[in-house]
Amino acid sequence: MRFSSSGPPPLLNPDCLGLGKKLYKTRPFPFKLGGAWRSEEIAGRNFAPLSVIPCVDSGIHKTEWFLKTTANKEQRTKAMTKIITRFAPSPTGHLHIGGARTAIFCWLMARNADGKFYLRIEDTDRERSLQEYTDSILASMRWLGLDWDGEPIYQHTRMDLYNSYIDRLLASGHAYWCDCTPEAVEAMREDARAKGLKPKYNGCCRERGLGPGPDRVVRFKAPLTGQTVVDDLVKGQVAVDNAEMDDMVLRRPDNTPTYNLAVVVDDAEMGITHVLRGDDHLTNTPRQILIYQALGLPLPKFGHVPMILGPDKQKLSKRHGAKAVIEYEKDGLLPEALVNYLVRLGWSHGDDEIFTLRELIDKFPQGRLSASPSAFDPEKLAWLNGQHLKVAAPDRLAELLRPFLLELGLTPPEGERLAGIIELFRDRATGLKDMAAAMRFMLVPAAELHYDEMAVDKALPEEGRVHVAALAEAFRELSAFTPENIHAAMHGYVETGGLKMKQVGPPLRVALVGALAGPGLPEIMAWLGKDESLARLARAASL
RNA sequence: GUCCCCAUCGUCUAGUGGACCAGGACACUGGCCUUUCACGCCGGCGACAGGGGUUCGAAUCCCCUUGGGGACGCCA
Repeated sequence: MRFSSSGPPPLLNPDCLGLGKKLYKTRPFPFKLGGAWRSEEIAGRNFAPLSVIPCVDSGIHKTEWFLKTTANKEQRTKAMTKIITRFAPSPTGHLHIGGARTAIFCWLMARNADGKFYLRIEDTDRERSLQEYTDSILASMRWLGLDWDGEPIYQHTRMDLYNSYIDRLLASGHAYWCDCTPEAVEAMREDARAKGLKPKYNGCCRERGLGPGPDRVVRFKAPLTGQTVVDDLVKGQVAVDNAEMDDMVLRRPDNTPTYNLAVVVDDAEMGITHVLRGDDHLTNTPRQILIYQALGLPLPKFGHVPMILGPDKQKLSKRHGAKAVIEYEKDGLLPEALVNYLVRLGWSHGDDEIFTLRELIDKFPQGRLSASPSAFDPEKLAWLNGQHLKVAAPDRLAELLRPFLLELGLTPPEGERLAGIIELFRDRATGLKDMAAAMRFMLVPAAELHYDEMAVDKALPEEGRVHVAALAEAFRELSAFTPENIHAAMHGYVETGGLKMKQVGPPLRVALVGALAGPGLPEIMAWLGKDESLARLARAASL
């Protein structure tokens, strides 16, 4: 690098360089010259300071993953430590889309790196944990295609493990017994709140040297001074004063551990390398780090992804059209569409919108995770589902559609017939449920076809009936009832009669469909077959 | 109240100090295609929250303000 001949360039103010956020890279400057500066001087001003600034990076996609995408396969495998992630739901409800998204992120991360993805059921609260919810969550995971390694781990089976760690903390002086009643602690919080301070336990039992006893809890002896820093993969460095944290309860009087303790023990025992979770856990993380340190355990990497908000930017709830995963399944969404949508909420790969599962696995590390919360948009989800519907394998689509037809009391056609009707409807549907509903008129016999009154009034006047009757004769003559022949017959009728298709099409459509919308007429008729088509035309004539 | 996080079209986002009077997608909207509804294609509308600073140059780096979200449990 060359510097200005009139002296060293003025250094940029390091405060302006934002070390926590961006990876600076030096590159040739396509600069424009202004004033008296020459290119070298300008380049010098920019290159020199930047090149001595350490490249600090917060992005999940930039540090080790950057290495991964640039190194060749062999280097990659060597350079990479095995990635082990987990999803740890609490079985107090069905799997919702927020949880599903963090699960997907964890899964993608592990599958991309050929690592492990574990499932842990956080059911230390036996009162609120229900087996049916565990079953439901696992079912939703399977439906989404998120396979996990090994058997799910249930926290309620590991009480002895947690207690052994708590005993270690007690023995090393990092924890102590406390006999304050919940009411007394609540009073302390009220007191602090009244003084404008952070509500917390006041630590009155810290130095009392109490031993075990009924109704006593074990508390963590948190440092009173200093800071704890979370080096977050998504948020960058987040520092919290230790004075902000209070002496959390680790063990309840009934000998069960609390959340923060159990999480640390399990993540350490399971060898988790990357903890990705919702950013509502961000303030829990410094507490957990303190426990890791007290226990002398190595820290995993943390990444806190922003929560999903409703379209009004308020907390997501049912009223926003956000439902449990299981409900989307019932609505006829394709799992790959839900996954695609959820991943794109907070993650991007350039301008790409549509991804297969395979593409997501391959591209996930090359994309970017957003640090800001995003709003849930049911309309875009519907669009995306339509896109995936267009490219889904026909056999699979047939399998998926069948139950939706049965639910509507319709008899699903078999084999080629089913494949044929799906071809007619897949491009115009946004979901399996509405696709099945749209097919109804195709699947009922002429006698049971429902004619929409408004459509009949509008498109089947006397003149229209004449056309329908004439066309019926023309169709009867056809030997091969193919879309091409039917199409030709229609056009032949229009041309010889000196008519417009607008005069003929709508009456014919109402006669065949009972309504004014739907797939192409020749295709509908060919699928229906000559007999059924003519039966419908005959019935329409008698309306 | 205290602490933490976040901030580009209505929404999801691209954007790594010069290629940006800001690109793509959903939605909305005009047109084409078509018997119809969709699909598809072509076009339009539409944003860097505000104010300071750093810099020759800021959507981008720093600070403040404002706004939004989260956490503060013997829930997870």
